[in-house]
Amino acid sequence: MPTRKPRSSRTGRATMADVATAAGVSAMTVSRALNRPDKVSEEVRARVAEASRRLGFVPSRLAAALATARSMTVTVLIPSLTNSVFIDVLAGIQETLSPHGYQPVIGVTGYAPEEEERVLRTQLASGPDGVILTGLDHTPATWDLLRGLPTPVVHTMDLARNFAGDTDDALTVGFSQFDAGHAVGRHLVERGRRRIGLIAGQLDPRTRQRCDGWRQALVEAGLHDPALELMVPDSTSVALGAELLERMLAAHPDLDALFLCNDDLAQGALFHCARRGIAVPGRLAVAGFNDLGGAAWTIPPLTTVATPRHAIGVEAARLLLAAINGNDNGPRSVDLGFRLMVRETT
Amino acid sequence: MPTRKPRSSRTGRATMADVATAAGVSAMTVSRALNRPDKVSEEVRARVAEASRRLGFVPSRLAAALATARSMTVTVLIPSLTNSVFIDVLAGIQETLSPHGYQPVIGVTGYAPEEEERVLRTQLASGPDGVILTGLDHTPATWDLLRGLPTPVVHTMDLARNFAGDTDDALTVGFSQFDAGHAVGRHLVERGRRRIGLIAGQLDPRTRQRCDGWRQALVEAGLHDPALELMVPDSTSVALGAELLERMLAAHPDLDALFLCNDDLAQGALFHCARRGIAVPGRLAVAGFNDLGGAAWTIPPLTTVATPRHAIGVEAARLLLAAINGNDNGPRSVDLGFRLMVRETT
DNA sequence: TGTTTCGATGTTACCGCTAACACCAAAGGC
DNA sequence: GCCTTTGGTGTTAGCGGTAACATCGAAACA
Repeated sequence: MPTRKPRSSRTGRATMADVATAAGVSAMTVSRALNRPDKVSEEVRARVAEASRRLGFVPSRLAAALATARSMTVTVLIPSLTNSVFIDVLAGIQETLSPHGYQPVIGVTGYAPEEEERVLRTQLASGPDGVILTGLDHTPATWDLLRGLPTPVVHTMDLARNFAGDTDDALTVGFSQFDAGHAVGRHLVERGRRRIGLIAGQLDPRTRQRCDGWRQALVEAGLHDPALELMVPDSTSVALGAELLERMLAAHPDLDALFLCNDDLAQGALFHCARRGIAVPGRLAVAGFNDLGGAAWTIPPLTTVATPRHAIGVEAARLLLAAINGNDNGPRSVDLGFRLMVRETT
Repeated sequence: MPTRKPRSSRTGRATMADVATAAGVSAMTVSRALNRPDKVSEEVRARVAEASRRLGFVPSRLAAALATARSMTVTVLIPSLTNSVFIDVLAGIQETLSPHGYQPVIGVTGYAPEEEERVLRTQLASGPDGVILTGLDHTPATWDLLRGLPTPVVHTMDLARNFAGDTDDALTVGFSQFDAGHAVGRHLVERGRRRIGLIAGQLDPRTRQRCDGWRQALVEAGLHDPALELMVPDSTSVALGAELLERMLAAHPDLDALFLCNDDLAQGALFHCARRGIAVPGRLAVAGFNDLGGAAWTIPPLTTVATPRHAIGVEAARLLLAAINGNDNGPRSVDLGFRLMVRETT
C-alpha cells in the first residue's frame, strides 16, 4: 500500500503544516520564512522555500486574514459597470492599490442609495480594509454603517464642500460638478447665444449639480428659460441624445445652443444635426460633458468638459492607503478640477 | 462605572458569540438561526434576529469561508479594464453571479500571459470557488495551476475547437473570431472590392484570429495582398485609426476597402475620410468590429460585427455555477455566434 | 407505562494561519 | 567564568465561524 502524501487539507491543497513537516521545522517558522525572511536563518529559509515549491504550497489568504484581521481587500462601490466614467475611476483605483497588495472588490449599486446600502452590508461581511464609494448621497443607514467602521472610507466624484448634507468630515476626492456645469453655461453665453437649452439623462446627484451650475450661469446672464430644460431619468446613450434633440427642436425651433450632460448624448445630437442639415455651430452650438474617448473625433470636434476620472481613482486609492497606514494628517478633501475643452461645436 | 458591551472581537464588531450571549443561546444556534432558519424554533429565531439587529451583527464571511472551504468568490481575469469589450463581459458575469451570492473578484492581466499567471497565483490564495479567464492562450504553468484546481474554470471569448493547443477539454464560451473575420472579408469581396486592406492594433490572439479569417477569405477570392495589411501592437483608439489609415493611403492610394479590427479604429478612419473628403463607401468601404456603442451613429453608420459580449459573460457565469453545483453534464463549449451588421459604410 | 423517535439545542473540535510569549544555545560584557 | 543579551525557533492560544456528533425533553408508539 503506497503511502499517501501528507496533504492534510480538505481541499487537497498543501497547508503550512505540510510544508513545515517537509522542511523539518514548525509551522510558525514557515510563516516567518515566507513573511519576514529576515527573522529566519538563511539555511532554514532555503529549506522552506524548497519544500514550499515542491508541494505547490499556496498560503491561504483567508486564514491569514482571519488571524491578522487584515483582509488586504478594499470595497469599491460604483453605480454602474457600463458607464465608462466609473470604469476609468476604477482603473485608477486598481492600478494604485494593486502594487501595494490590496485587491479591489467591486460592488454595483445601480445608482440607487438603497441598493448601495444593501451591497455595502454584504461586502462588509468580508471585512475590507477600506471602502471607496461614489458620491456623497448615501442613505442615513449607510452613513451609520460607515461611521461604525474601523476602516477608512473615501468618497469620490464629489466634494464635501459642495454637498448639502452632513458629511462627517469624510475623505473626498473629486471636482465641483456645479462649477463645471456653470463653466459650460457661461461659455455658451459668452459665445453670444441667447436661447440655450439643456438635455440631461441619468439624473444622479452629480448630473443634477451640473445642471444646477449651468442654470445658475444662465440666470446670472438673464437668459434662463425653464422651457429649454429637458431632463429624463433614462440612462444616457447616443440614441437618446438624437431623440431628445429632435423633441426639443420640435418644441423650440429657435434653440441656438445646447448643453448635453454627457458626451454620448452630445454625439447623438451631432448625428441628428448632420442628418437634418442643422449647421453646428452655425445654427446650433453643442457642448457635451466628460470628454469621453471619441469626443475630439466627432464632426465637428465636440466642445466638452474633461473630467479627471482616472486621477480621481488614483488619488482616492492613495488617500485610502495613507489612512490605512495611519497617516491621517493629509488633506481630507482633494479637488482635482476640470477643464473646459473648447473645440469646434461652440 | 458603566458596564461595557461584550463586544469581544478585536475589530470592535459584534461576533456570533456576542449575539449568542445576548439571545441566551449557543453560538451554533445563532449560526443555524441565520443560515438554516427551518432548523430552529420560531421563538429562538426571533430572539436571535432581535439580538443580532440590536448589536449590528455582521457575520464574518472570512471565518465562514475558512470553516466551510467555500469563499463565495469567483476569480475573473480580464486583459484590461479600459477596453469596453471585457467590461461588457464582466457586467454579464457580475449580473449572473450576484443573485447567487457569489462575488466576482477581478484581476487585470494587461494582455500578458505571464502577468495572467502571476495574478492567478495571488488570487488563488484567497480560495475562489471558480475561475473565469479570457481566452485560451495561457502559459504552461497556468494550465498546470488550473489542472490542479479543485474548482471549475471557464474560458471566454474563444472556442476550444478553434484553439491550436491542448485545451484539456476545458469549459469555453465564446464565438469563432476566425469565422467573424472571414465573414467581413467575404462581405467586402462580395461588394465587388478588389484592393481590400486590413488595419489592426492590440495584437492579442483573438485579434490575430480575426485577421487570419479575413486573410483566408481574401485568399479564397484570389485578392490577398500582404502589402495591404497594417498590424501594430499599440492599443486601439480613434486617433490610431485615423493615423494608420493616413499611412496606408499614402502607401496604397488604390485601396478601395478596409477592415479595421476594432470599432474605435474604424471610427478614426471614418473621421480621417471626412476630413480628407474621401467618399465612404463610394471610394473606400470601411468595416469595423465589435459593434460598440456609437457604431450605428457614425456618418455614415458603420458596418461592423456585433459580438455577444454580454451574453458571453452571462453564459460563462451560468456554466460556472452549474459546475460548482456539480452539474458537469452540460455543454462543455458554448458558441454564441456573431452577427455581421451591414450598414452604410460598405 | 416503558421505550422509541424526533426535533431543538449544545459541545467539541477543528478550518489554516499568526501574535505573543517561551525557550535555548551561542555570543558578548565584565 | 558567570550573567546578560540576542537571534533563531517552538508552543500555545485564538481569529470567528461551522460540521459532526451528543444530548435532552416531549410526543408517539407499543
